[in-house]
Amino acid sequence: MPETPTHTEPLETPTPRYMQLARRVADEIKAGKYAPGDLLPSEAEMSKRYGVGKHTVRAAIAELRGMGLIDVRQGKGSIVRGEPGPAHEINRAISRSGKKWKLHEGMSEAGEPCVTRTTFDGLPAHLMDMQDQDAFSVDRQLYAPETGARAAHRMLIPLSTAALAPDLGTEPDAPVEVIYGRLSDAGESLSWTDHVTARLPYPDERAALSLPDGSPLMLAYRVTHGTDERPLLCEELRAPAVAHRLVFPVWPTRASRPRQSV
Amino acid sequence: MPETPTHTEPLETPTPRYMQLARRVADEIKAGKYAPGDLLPSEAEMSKRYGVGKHTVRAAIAELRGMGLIDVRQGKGSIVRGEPGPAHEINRAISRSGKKWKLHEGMSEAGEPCVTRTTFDGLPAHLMDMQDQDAFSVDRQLYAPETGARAAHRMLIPLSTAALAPDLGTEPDAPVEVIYGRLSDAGESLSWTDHVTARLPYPDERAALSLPDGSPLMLAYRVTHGTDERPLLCEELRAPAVAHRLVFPVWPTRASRPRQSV
DNA sequence: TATCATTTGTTCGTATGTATC
DNA sequence: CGATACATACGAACAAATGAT
Repeated sequence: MPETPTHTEPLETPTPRYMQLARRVADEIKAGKYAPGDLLPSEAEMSKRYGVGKHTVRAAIAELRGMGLIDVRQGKGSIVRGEPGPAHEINRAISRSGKKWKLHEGMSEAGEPCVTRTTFDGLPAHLMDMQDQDAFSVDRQLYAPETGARAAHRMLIPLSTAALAPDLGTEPDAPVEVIYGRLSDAGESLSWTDHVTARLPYPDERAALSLPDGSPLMLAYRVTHGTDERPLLCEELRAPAVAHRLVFPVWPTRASRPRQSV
Repeated sequence: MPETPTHTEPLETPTPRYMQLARRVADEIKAGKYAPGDLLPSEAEMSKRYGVGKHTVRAAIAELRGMGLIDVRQGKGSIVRGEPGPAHEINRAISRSGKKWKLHEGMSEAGEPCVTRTTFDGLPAHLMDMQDQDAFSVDRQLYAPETGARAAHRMLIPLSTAALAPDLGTEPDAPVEVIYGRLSDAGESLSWTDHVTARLPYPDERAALSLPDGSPLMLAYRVTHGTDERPLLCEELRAPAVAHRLVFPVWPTRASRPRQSV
């Protein structure tokens, strides 16, 4: 960048103070100055100690919270998180024994599945190339008993897929493994593709999944393909990102088989 | 704007105004009130229109940015994002043809790999059970030509693995496919497991990957297993979450084979 | 090239509400 | 109940980026 200014040194826009403070405290946490479970100094204390305003301290704290380094609770303080190790795993593997499919998510259902009718929209519509087509939507609330974490699962069954097996339309809220089984019984040779992204939650998602604010949400879209790679189903999993990991076994494909970009 | 009633609101803390505003604008965007590429009303305009302070408007805008609905640029305004469809795909598949391995990331290397010596730490150490063991670290900068997005790739080669094949230690910065090839040539039967999580970036990551702030970062840790499921390598991929997706082909395993929880 | 209005980014101050202990 | 700490909200000022004049 051949900028040649007069006499000052504007090469770098100065790092904001809240960012400097966030980096400093982040380094201290990673260096072990605070043990997991410890409380950081209060906002007022930091404001006084570093000579910055309360607002600046809050901006820095918000950064640390998003990085997953601390967990902030009103009336108590900022609690330093433990190692990223013991986090909860959400296993995305699929296995079959004989004619039965099996999942390994490691989460339980909370309450009854809720079946509604919708039309394809957004990313699922794009992945399946089914814009505005009709579908059953089966919504489930999941939770992890060990951590108390919640997640949301939605299965979208296009009406064209429901027509492949009589039970699909009459019992769309059957367990996911059963849905897979009915499709393979109908002669479909199944394969799957997962698409993973992340974003901050919408307000209703934050409430439904009781997410601490500032923490991202992981979204996994699983497309079930049948014979000829025809898309049959789309599942959507929304899970908290902080202290959680999605786990995928990756098997090499024999032939060079570039999954086409949509 | 439906003002929250004050006479009776039992057991519920009232929704903050910035949240109400964020939800409202988010609904308007999703309902199509603003076309992709349009600018939202300015902060001052919103502040006047909805009768809230500028700070409240900014908090709402920050929410929308994290949701991936808008892209905010200083001096210009808040630009409504397009559909989540044409986002960039990062394909995590591995394929083999004969004795050669192949990846499908769809990103190019920017500059030379940087080789350093480190010790295992954090999540990689936990996944491989190699706390404090020595390793080569090979760092690469990746970029996607179409979108200009950047990502970071790091391969950790434990010294114990480097000892398995003479070339590994002398040429740790060989392409990833070549590393795989040398391990399988050494008699290892390879398999992989990916662990995906997300968080907000650290300040240095934000600078290195030129991330718009408030947008999360996806982290994918790929562990290469050899014969007897012994961990051999750990790769770490850091990629922006907004407008990007990690894509995994999921193949059913024949035997019920629950990847053990660590 | 330089200036200017607009718009967002950062930082301060102050006040009040609410959760925790 | 009170003290402490975080959450929300208002106002004000200046800095920095953008786009047009």
